Amino acid sequence: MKYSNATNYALHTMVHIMRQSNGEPVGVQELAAMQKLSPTYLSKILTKLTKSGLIESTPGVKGGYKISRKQKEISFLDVIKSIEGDTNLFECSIHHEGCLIENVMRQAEDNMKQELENKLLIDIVRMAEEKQTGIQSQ
Amino acid sequence: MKYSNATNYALHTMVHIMRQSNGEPVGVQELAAMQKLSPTYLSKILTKLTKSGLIESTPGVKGGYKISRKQKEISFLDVIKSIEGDTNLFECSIHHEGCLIENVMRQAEDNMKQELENKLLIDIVRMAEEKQTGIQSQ
DNA sequence: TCAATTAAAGATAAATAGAGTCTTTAATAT
DNA sequence: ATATTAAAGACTCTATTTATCTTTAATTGA
Ligand code: SF4
Ligand code: SF4
Repeated sequence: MKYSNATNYALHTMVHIMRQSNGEPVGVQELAAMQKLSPTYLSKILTKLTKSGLIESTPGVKGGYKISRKQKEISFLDVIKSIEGDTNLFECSIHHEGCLIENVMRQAEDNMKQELENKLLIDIVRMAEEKQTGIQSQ
Repeated sequence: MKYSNATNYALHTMVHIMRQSNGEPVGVQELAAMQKLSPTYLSKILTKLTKSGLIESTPGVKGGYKISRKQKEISFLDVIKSIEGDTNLFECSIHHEGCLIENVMRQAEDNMKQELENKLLIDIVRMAEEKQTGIQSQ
């Protein structure tokens, strides 16, 4: 059981788009080159992010992707759900009345998800920028 | 990303062995029949649990599996690690200095694992037995 | 209008992991 | 010795993940 690579790519892509803070959209070529991925593959990931409303795409010349308006609220969980889907890690097909095992597994998973929901992309973008500024100012 | 079915089987198997509280070992046939699995398949799961020290096996006539001596300390996490392995859900091959993304993912995962470590199998076995007693006493 | 650019969608293929079976080997009790 | 039981290995089947290639649709700007 692992997060897919796509989730990793999606998180890095989101951060990169957010740091590209001049309103210009970023093209898939640039985003793919940065992560050494094929543009067509990353394109599928970007399409998922677009459908989830986390980024907005414009086709055509000067088109590309930019972060959605709700930029300041996007959490890690939002990105993960967009790529991995919104299902539970532990699913039992039976669902007995008052099941104790599933309860425990769900509670634990919720703890992880809550942390992922509380962590916003914008926070780590800011931290990364501060760090960079710190280095530059020396 | 999902827990494997094997993890579900392992949890149920552990609970069943623990409830079989007369010191007799339980055979794989019984455990497999209960969950409608093939004995050879469940056998692989049981071997993993044995290698992790959660249960003890004895071959031969009247052999089978019984819970390990540290019965009262076995957590959900112990069982899950035995089946899924002890790796992280999110792994980045690069490991940049002061990586922010991996930090967040790890912290969230640790929250899940902590909950799974705090929940002991013996607790839910007791709860299940209390519930059954309640029903029988009516 | 037309050509260049860019995202979206679909078909397909390769690689990996998960689920499961079958057969052989080793250990144990009677 | 023989029956019984776990362990191990080879193997198959299926689903998912990763990835590529091709076609279609939308947009800009000359
Ligand atoms: S007890 Fe819970 S997890 Fe187990 S089979 Fe019933 S519903 Fe599923
Ligand atoms: S920033 Fe962290 S997660 Fe991203 S590539 Fe570097 S080490 Fe990996």
